[in-house]
Amino acid sequence: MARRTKEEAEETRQSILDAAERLFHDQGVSRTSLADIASAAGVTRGAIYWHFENKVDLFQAMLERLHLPLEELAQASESEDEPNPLGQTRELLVRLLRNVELDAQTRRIQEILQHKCEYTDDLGDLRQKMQALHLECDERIEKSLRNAVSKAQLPADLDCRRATLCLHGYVHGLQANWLLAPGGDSLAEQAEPFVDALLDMLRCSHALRRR
Amino acid sequence: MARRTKEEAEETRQSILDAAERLFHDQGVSRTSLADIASAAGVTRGAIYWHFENKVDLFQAMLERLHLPLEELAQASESEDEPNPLGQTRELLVRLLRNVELDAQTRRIQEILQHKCEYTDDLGDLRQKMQALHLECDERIEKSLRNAVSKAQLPADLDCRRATLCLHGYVHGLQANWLLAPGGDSLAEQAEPFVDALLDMLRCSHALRRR
DNA sequence: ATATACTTACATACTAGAATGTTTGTAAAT
DNA sequence: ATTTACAAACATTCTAGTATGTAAGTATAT
Repeated sequence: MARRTKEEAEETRQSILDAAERLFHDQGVSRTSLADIASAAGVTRGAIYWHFENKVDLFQAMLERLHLPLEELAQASESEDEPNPLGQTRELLVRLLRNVELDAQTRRIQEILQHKCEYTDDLGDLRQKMQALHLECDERIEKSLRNAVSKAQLPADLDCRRATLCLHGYVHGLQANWLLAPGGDSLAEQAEPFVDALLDMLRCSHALRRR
Repeated sequence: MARRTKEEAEETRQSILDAAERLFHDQGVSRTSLADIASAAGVTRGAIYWHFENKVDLFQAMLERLHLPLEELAQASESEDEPNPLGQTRELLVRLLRNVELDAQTRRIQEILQHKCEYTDDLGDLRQKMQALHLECDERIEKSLRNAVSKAQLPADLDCRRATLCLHGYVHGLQANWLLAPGGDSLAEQAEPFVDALLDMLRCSHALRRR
């Protein structure tokens, strides 16, 4: 085939990533061959090997398209200058819950990460990356909570570490459970009460206080 | 090789399942071949094909070895004759959290289910089974909560459906997060305060009340 | 402006390995 | 004698990776 312009090449690359995302979602990563992806993207495997080193590289490139537009909110809740950190946290969590259901790409990629791939060495350092992301997430939550405590929005004797694990587990679990059965109760519609219930827990439960 | 007695054959079957469980855990399901399993079990593929139809059948048989010894507790919390259903629920949840960390087989199989297999058609009806289990779990939780409400252990105007989703998500999320990074904070040690915080939420949060 | 040289963006063809499923063989238990 | 519980050998299908081909884009010199 004839050579394409740079823009056309970028379109090809994106269509490969689109096809990979769809097929990984539908068939699972390990069962999807590069030939499948090429075929679905309307190219040959040659095109894939031009744009990507191999399947792992393609997989990682696909994941990197998942941008986190919620970074501002997260930063706000951690910032000491923010007068209402807990409010920012609340807003962030609500959007996180809604996003999984409402944003198609977030939904597809989360579905792939949770049910359509294996966290083994043959997917590169995926496991380590996910763990690192998880730990980083923990740290940011804890920082936000400490910030809220210092602003007297949460009890002074809150066990922030324990509360962090609760919050993280709660949100992740709600997302994961919804992803397993997306046809069930809407997560997006109840996002606010779900988050408010959690914040009530942080404010009220003595099981999350020190001593 | 010579024919074995029935007991020896059963031992062979179990050693195949043991090897499968270990290899699935270590390498992931799709990357583990029947030859790998046979080799690790000290037999040939012939033995596997004698005891199991194929890889899917073997996988399902492996899963079925995960017995739930917590059934009594679950039933107690649902029983109208039980004077303290919420206490039973509390005990059940605490043990569920502890089990993931402390029971080696539970841990291995949960790890396989969460990070080492793909929920696609090539693993049979795994996805449907997991969904069915999930829905059944929801129903039992809701039944237990309604039971606790009727015994005045929880507020009369608790939105039991919403509370069910919270409880289920919370527990699942704590398990899932710990499984992703088993080296982190112990789940078993904090199981009680984790559960107590949840129950406080059910008792106190107005975001879980109707209207 | 155009000819030339080089690079890009793929397609095609080939190779080798791995995994599955099946068939056949076999020695001992029943 | 027959069935059982495997082992061993075979056939087939996928799949990744690589090597090579090629037409068109692009830069450069003239």
